[in-house]
Amino acid sequence: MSTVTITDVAKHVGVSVATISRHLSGFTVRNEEKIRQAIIDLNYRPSAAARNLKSGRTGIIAIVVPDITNPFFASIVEGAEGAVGEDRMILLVNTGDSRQREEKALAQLFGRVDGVIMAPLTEDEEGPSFFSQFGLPIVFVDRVTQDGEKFSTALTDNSKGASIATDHLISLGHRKIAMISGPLSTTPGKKRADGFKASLKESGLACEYFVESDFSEEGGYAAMCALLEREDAPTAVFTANNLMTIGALHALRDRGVAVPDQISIIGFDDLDFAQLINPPLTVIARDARLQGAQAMELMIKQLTSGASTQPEHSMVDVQLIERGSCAPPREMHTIAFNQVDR
Amino acid sequence: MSTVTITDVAKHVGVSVATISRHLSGFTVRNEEKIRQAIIDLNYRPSAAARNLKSGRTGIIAIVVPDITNPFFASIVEGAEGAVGEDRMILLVNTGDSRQREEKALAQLFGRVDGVIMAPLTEDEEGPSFFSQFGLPIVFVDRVTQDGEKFSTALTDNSKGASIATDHLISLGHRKIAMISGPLSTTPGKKRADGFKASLKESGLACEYFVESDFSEEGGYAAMCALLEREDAPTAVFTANNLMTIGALHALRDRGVAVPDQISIIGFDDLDFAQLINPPLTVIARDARLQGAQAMELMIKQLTSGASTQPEHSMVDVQLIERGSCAPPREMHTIAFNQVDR
DNA sequence: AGGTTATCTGCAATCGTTATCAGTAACGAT
DNA sequence: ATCGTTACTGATAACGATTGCAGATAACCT
Repeated sequence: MSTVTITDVAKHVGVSVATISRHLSGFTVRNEEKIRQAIIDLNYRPSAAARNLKSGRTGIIAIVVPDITNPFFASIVEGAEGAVGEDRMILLVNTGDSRQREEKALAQLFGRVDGVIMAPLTEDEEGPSFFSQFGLPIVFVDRVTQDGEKFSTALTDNSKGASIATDHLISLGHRKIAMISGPLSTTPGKKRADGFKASLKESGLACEYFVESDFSEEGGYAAMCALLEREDAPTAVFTANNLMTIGALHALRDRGVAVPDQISIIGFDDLDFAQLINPPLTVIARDARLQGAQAMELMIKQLTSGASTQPEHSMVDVQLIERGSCAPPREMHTIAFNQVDR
Repeated sequence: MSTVTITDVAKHVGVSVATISRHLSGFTVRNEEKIRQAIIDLNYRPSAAARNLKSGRTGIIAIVVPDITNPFFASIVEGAEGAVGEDRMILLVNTGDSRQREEKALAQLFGRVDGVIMAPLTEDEEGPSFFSQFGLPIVFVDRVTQDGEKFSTALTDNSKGASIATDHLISLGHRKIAMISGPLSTTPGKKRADGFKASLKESGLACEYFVESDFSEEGGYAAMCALLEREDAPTAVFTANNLMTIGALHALRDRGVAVPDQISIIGFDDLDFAQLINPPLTVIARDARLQGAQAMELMIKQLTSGASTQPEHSMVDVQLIERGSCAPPREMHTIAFNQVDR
């Protein structure tokens, strides 16, 4: 059967369990070869549970994300997975955008894992003290909570990305620029909105087309519809994440609005198929895989160097990728021409 | 600190550890309220490791997939996650298409999890006995191994899906039909190729444009390029999974080949953005989330009803979704017309 | 009050492994 | 022969929780 313990191996070889244990931990012992053979013959596997109990560590790092089907989070997980190393594994928790599941998961995680890499649902989690007294090393990835400063973080330069996107639209001549924003209760939602607003302000434009949505495809669709229904519709839109970009594109397609002729669109986060759609999509891109890897590195650093170390912060850069979904606004063509001509 | 044990709680209340343990397990005990309070005051969390050791179960189910960034596997994981229930969690292992990592992961999993839901890399794993003597309940999802019959499986009707796709192209009048296939060493690779070939044969067509690729975007790209370079190029192509479809589309776009005017394309597995590309993509779709959920249900059934039960098999259905990427072949228009007219 | 259940309690063994500690054997040096 | 050193070994006590057992307490009846 499958319940062969270290004692069985010891008996089989004729030594004490201590010797087997030492062999397993890499010490040199007398009957090396016999032991090796017995382990194979009996098909012995050390009990992870017993080891955990003795050592207090599990060799497992949890990674908690709101939605694994979001390609961005999938890449984060992949990056973290790649950086986890030989002797550790990843426990994935998909909270499905549910606060309840997030809480429950966190409670269950305790004792099962050595640390938690986490993209919290919102910034206002359970009072500021919750994570501080959680008792497990935490690294925040992509998003932080209120008291996020006290923990290591692996973030993106969100406001910079949003500014680049907005400035790009402005430089094309757009004045009526919309943003389909994520929830302002989340880090990327807030920071990207900040960047957008800052860029508008710097160019002396008012923020008149700002819609707060929810980072989902449906939300992006609804927000885009709302924008199109306004009398004085915007000539350009910046969508704050990949899913909402997809939703917005669906809305534009359903309404028969031509991109970029009637409206320009730029999204935050690149899409695998951005070049396949018509026109190819202009985006703000970042290396999500790298970001996931950085989160894992921060976690491992924390685990290996004791809990006493200072929190560290990493930041992946953003980049404008121009494709074809942004163009000067229609009624601006002459103006734009004049400007160039001047 | 965070190392408060059941003993501490017992001392604090003034009862024995047994009483605390019983309270935790739901028995009625005398000092119910005091205990509850002490647990909160001391911030006591039962040690999962100790429980595992005693009970022999961990409450964790592993799910092993080749590539979590593949939206299909992400959906599988999401579906499984949704069906896992209150008292269990998911441990994700991303093998990154590496056999080595797969083996190592499997070895490490032992003792850490109660069961493994697995999409193996290929069908010829480590000799037929490996999984049989693995000692942990296994459910195969999407793919099986040689001795897969002995285990529960949650699969798709791959050959049927491939047949539907092929028949669709044939019924449109195509005669020079290509398939960009997945590795024949994998279950879906083989079954989809079988379905394709069977349909061709049934219609009296020879299988002349068959390319075995690797289920990756790059592979799909290369395969499509190879097909286009042939003197007598096909008029239609069936791509055997989502990633290769994307790759093939990229190739067609780069070469300036018009879809569906110059070539028709149909893919296996729907894509989130299938309607956004031009023309919208015709696909064979299935409910991957359901498939993941079914895998989890089979696993839970196996765990709750003892290992003695017979393996069960579930199968999710496939469905043709016609959009716009398939049309009659150019040189076939008249022939097709004649056929209809006859 | 006494007797009989019905509940609840504490003691101690147990899960499989590792760490500690006190030993034993081998060997060369004295 | 004795000693010191090195290199290994076995018995045993943890780690933190659960559970069978026997004893204690309470509850209930006559």
